[in-house]
Amino acid sequence: MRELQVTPESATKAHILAVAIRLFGEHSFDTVSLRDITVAAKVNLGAVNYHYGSKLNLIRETLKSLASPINEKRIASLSEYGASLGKKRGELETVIRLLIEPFVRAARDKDSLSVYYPRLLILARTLPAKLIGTYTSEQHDELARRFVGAFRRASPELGEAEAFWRYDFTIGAMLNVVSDPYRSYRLRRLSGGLCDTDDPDQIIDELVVFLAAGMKAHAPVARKLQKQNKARDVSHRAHQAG
Amino acid sequence: MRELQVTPESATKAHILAVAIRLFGEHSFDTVSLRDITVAAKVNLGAVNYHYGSKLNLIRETLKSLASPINEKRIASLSEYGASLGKKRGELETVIRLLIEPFVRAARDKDSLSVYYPRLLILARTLPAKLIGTYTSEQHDELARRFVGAFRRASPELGEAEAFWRYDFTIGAMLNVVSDPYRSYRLRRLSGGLCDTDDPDQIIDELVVFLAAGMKAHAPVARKLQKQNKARDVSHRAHQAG
DNA sequence: GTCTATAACACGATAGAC
DNA sequence: GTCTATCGTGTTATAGAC
Repeated sequence: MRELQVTPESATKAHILAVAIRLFGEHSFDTVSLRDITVAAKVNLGAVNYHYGSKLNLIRETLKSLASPINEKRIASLSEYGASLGKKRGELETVIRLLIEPFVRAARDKDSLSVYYPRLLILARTLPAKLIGTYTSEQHDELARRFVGAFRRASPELGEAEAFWRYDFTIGAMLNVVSDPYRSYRLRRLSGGLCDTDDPDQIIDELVVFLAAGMKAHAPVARKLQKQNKARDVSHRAHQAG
Repeated sequence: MRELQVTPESATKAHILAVAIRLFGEHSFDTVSLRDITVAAKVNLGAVNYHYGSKLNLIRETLKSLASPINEKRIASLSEYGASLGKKRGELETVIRLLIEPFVRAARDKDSLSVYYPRLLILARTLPAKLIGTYTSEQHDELARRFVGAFRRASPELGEAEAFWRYDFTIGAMLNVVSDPYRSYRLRRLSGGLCDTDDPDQIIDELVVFLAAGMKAHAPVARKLQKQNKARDVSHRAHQAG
């Protein structure tokens, strides 16, 4: 495994982080103790508190170190794409690809610790926000706003509410397909090998086609309007009958 | 809150299960101790081990009690729909609705403990399969096979691999939109209130339109074929050049 | 069936020698 | 910076009185 890029600091510090990512990713935050980490990393128990202060802070650092490069790439490539467009609308498929590609490739890069990111992200989202801090959610809010804007630019008939709903669906579909519990190969097993969930190209192609079609769908008839109409029909009929 | 339906057995046993679901759902399996549960349920500590044997078994029972009614409803309504069709293909939108509606309604029924199901399901999927048992995954495999079949019946141009991919995307989108960390209202906040994530009707309508469009999309050009063609083009050009 | 007491153990964090 | 020893707390599970 490639080690993470680190400032000079300490080799021990970086090593602890790498082992923590692996163990947290293979199990979960609560089931992995600092003892498990220090034993696996072959450092002493005190080191983790010396370098990271607390277990909670170590958890935060693992998330940050995995999320940042992916999200920075997404934002940078979207900015670049937006600037290159000039007055053109842009292509929906391209925008979707800029959102999902860095994530899916990171999740399937077997030589990198980033394979553990989807699982850790899901785990982190199950923890109370007060514990895990606001860093991740703030970064994702920013991401959502930018990409929702780009979706609507590429697809002007897309309403604002629809764009938000569908951004959420997009994240869910992407997260679900790459977050197979470690080596369970849920989808691959289920499909009799038809779906190769190890191949990022295949995942990305399947996602882009599916999501772009969903994004382009006509908005559902507003439910409130339906209810109002139904109510009016009823009172109308009642009025006629009376 | 409505209590769960239980066989005579014991009121204490059912009460423990209800409190366990609520606490596990609001926090997580690891952070909630048996003490927390027995204190909140106002029963003594021994009772939980007496009735459920172990914490792990209690966790399994919470999942079973939430998953079963939803999945049984899905299977029953799909069978019924299939039988009613005779030789007709069926409508894709209807099949999607039969899959997502029981889940989304359960997840948004504020008078029922089933509101905690999405969160518990996500938590359960992060646990090693050996721990949590095969019950949930077997039930979901069965569900997947049936609905993938129904998707393809309603949409004969849908390939088998595509149907499996898109079933997985469907589950992900559905799970993500209803699994807002407890009361964080991620999507609602982000959209400035445009998306009402409390309203099951709105969620279902948005999902059905999005997912049906995705399901109907043309399959992506097979990646392997692309690679082969690219390779052939290169060798072709090389041959011509040579 | 219910409750109390406790066994047996793991945890995070820290103090202090080196 | 590194390591060891240990403190204080919380855990599951169980044994046994009622």
